[in-house]
Amino acid sequence: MNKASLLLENQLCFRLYTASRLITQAYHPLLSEHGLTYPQYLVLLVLWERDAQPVNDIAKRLYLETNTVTPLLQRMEKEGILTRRKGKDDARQIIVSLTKKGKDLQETLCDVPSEVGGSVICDSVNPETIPDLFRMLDDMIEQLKQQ
Amino acid sequence: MNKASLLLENQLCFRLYTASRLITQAYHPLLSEHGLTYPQYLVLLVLWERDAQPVNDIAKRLYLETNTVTPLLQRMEKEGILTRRKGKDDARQIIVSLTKKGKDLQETLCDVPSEVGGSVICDSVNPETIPDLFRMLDDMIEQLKQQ
DNA sequence: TCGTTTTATATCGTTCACGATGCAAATATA
DNA sequence: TATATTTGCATCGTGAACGATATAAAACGA
Repeated sequence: MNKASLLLENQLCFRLYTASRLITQAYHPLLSEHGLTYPQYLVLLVLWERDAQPVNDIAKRLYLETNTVTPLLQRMEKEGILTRRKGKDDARQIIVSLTKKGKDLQETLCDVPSEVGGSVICDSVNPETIPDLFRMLDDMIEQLKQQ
Repeated sequence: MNKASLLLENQLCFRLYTASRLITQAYHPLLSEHGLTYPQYLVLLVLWERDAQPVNDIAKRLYLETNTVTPLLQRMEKEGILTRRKGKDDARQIIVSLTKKGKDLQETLCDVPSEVGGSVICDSVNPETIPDLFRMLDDMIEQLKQQ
């Protein structure tokens, strides 16, 4: 039996899982101040780039299922950040649009990425190496998506 | 306002979050076959390395809080994978130990890492570059842990 | 056109994550 | 030694994730 492969130290997935959770925690104080969670912030990023999208487009963009996104959007609607209304051409779709409050949050949160970004800069992760890190993560995501 | 920083494409955290979820999904069929979830598998990795640890040591090793780990361990106890008994020298501690079933799972699951590992190998992520990726993630985790 | 299949979204149940809080045992301090 | 503080674990509430399933609208095929 190959026990070395079963060491926590040798697990890529555990590193990604931990890094993801710890960065999300770094976002937490900056977002909760405005009543937002990290996945809700991701939805805002998507809608700031293009407003009025069907649920499915948002879900695909975030690599999530609609059964994750739907309740998330329902909570955001209750907070008055966005609206959900039936599509005109396709009555199955729900078109998600930002309210004024949702649009205004872009201005409010525009410094969040740089604030959090600064906290991950270290010896091996810096402006010079981040493109490599991005490429590796993008390639992995692309690879895993196709399975 | 710096809108570029608010593009999904520029977010390191989103990449980590997505990569983490997609790899975890790659583990899913291999683990659920044996009634395990990914976090439960992580607990097993920790206990296979050293059996009979207090809840706190397991939590620290996984960078999780005890309020996440406790229910997880309770579920695993109900499945007969481990036992939880009070510590002798310190009655506050709960010592977690593997049952035979828990120990036997090591043999059963020893090929899981290589099976999943193969599915992330791609152009930019390969045996040559993985040490760099590990170093970057480890540095980030170390950095974020201290905040 | 009518029945079948596909698509878009929602609902439900289970398992994390995690902040907040509670409680008992151990430790520190007066 | 009596009291205060810290430590280790548990409970509770909320919000994701996600598999399984449901439902209605659209598209397709006979």
